[in-house]
Amino acid sequence: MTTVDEPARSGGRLRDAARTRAEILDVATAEFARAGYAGARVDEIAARTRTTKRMIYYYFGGKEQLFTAVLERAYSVIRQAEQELNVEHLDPVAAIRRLAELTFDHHEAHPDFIRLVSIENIHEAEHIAASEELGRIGSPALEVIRRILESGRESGLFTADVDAVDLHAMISSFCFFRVANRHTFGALFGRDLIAADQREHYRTMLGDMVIAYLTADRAAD
Amino acid sequence: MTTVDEPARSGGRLRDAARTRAEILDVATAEFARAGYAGARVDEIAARTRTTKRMIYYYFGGKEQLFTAVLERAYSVIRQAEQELNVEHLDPVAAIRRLAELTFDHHEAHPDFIRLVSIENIHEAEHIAASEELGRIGSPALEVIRRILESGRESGLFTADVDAVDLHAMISSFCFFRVANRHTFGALFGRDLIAADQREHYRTMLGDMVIAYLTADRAAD
DNA sequence: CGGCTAATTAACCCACTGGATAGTTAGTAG
DNA sequence: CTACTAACTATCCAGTGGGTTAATTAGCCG
Repeated sequence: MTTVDEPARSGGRLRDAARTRAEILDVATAEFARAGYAGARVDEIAARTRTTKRMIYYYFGGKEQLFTAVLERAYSVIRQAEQELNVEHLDPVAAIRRLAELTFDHHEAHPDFIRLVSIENIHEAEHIAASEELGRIGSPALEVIRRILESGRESGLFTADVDAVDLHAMISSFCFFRVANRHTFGALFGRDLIAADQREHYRTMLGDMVIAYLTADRAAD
Repeated sequence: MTTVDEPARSGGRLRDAARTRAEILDVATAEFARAGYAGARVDEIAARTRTTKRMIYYYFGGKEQLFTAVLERAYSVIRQAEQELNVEHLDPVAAIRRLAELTFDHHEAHPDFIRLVSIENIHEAEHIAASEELGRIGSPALEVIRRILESGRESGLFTADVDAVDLHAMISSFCFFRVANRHTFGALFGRDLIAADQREHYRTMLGDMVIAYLTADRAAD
């Protein structure tokens, strides 16, 4: 994330387009994640920035495009993390576990991202659909999963012929739910899925689940 | 759901508090699910009703309380479905699968409910927290899961000592994600998780996953 | 059938909000 | 040093949206 954290206006240029843009994005990310698309206030975003509201329209055009830009940046972060994934040297079981844990960690570390995705789903992914950038990314993780599944199947470790996208969905569901629904789940079942002392428990549970699924012998499939 | 579907004003009373209330709730459910809390318009809800906006304030007090009422009713529906669950006669493996499928079916059949839960999580479950009704419900499914796990463990079918709430979270994640994130997932990975011809595939996948997890032999746990 | 109240309607209010207009200045190219 | 443009500020505005005030009527009870 190109988070802006320089001491305000000391040293750098006073008029720095890139920094102003980045600062708006930072604040907008937080504001949209906090209140949803309609609930977010452009005035509020401007107020929390060193700039004025006019600059938001100057750089992004409007609220809608600003949200799209926020989404684009948020997705680029996870793409980056996935690209740094290196599991080629591991055996398939360990590799899948590693990949699942990366997703687990990233989701936990970026609750704002999760909220943005939830919000975007409420709006039926219309901003993603409108963004060319987001349209053609896919996920680097998918290729990795595909390769691991391949080698796992060849070596006979993985019994089932599982699709990479499906497995990605399975892993994501667990990680996403834990972060996205922690509030209602906590309120209804009295359990904090994000509690620090439960972290390892759920991280292990995810890996166990995925590995069990991949290595189980299913009668008919 | 106490959905109002009588032909408008023919036959019944003109002034029917219960029906007016129910009608407002029906429309409000759709409107909140469509646009999120902040995005939903009280005027719009009123317009789609046979009543006026004033009635919403008359019966519910305000937008916030209306949303809470919508949530309360939505949750009561799933509670009901869970209560009708009868798996006592099945063996643990079949029973768990049955329960998972019930969750799967219910989530798929009630996308508006899923959206409301997503929305409520954006708002950190503040409405659930404020509602006494929702505070003390829990989930009938939990007791069922607890019993199945117990008997599965006793009979030696289930290897691991799995917690009921955790298992509920696992099942819910998959079902919830599939419905809630179908738009972003579809836009990014080009796969419609809700496509009718994939339904059985994912329903089976869920059961396989849960059973595999419960019956896998894990080295250390 | 008279009267009382719950249910309902119509019209209004004003703070807020996304967006626009117009004018100002820092930085830089020549 | 000048002039030009990108970056920026100050202020306003029209429509919206949650909420309200006040007047009206259906339906029931005695």
